[in-house]
Amino acid sequence: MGLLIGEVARRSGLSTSALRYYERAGLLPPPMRVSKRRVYEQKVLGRIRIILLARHAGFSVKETKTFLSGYPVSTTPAERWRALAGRKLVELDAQMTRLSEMKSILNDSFQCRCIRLEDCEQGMMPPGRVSR
Amino acid sequence: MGLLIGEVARRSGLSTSALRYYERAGLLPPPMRVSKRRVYEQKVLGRIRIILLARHAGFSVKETKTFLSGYPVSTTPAERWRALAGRKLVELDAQMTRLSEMKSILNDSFQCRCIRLEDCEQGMMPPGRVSR
DNA sequence: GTACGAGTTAAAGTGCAGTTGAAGTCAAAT
DNA sequence: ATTTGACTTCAACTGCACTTTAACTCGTAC
Repeated sequence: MGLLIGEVARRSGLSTSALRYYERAGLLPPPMRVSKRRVYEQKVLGRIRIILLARHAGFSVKETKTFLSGYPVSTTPAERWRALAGRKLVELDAQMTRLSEMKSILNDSFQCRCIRLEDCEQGMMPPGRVSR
Repeated sequence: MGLLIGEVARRSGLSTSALRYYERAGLLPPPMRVSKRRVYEQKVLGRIRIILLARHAGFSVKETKTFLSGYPVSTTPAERWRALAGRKLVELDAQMTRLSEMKSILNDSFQCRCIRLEDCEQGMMPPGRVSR
């Protein structure tokens, strides 16, 4: 019934080292051991799904841990998620804006920055000894 | 006429350590020295502008260096920029897509993931010893 | 009985983008 | 003459998210 770490890795798509790392980081509960080996219950896969959900949503490992276990017992998962998701959405929107700006910069530069880059060329390092 | 590193830092918004780091990394040409101190020409500010432009556009330090000095002498700045900008635009679009996905995950989870998070709650670490 | 495969550990390594710290130098002001 | 403040160097450190390595332990198969 229990799953060895390799099997969990295979099924979750995480590497075994990542699974041990997540355990160390407090994202995964230490599973039972059978002759020193980790033996996971099926439901760890559910937890890993949630972890990956959070990671894919842009939460850092630390934030994910906070979400999973860093709240007063009274709060529901939904509340926890809302609390973090709200803030993270703001961050994501900021990042979106930044990305748009980057794209504008790149696109604008296609059209008009070349002159200015030409300017800058004067201040460039002597050509030839490029690597160091 | 020359600017000391502190002045360049103040005017560019970079820290002195970042300026030295950029010099070490090959982004900034080693300035002249007056009694061991870096004395910059005004035009370094133009170069820093370009560097920040590139950094803000999402280029890594290494990519920025490549852009500034990693091309055959024959290529013009415009060509260099186009080559890198084209590839970077593709990357940025990919990142945009990722961000949208993250936002979807965050929003979707508001509506329907709560039940599943509740499920996952069963597999959580014992409440109380939250930090480690 | 030994070889194999899958697991175990702790510690160190990776890559990025700098920052920090200690010890020293220098010109100018007091 | 000494203090001040801004600089210098080099090496080591930070934080993130893992991965890699080396030496070890198991259960099973041959």
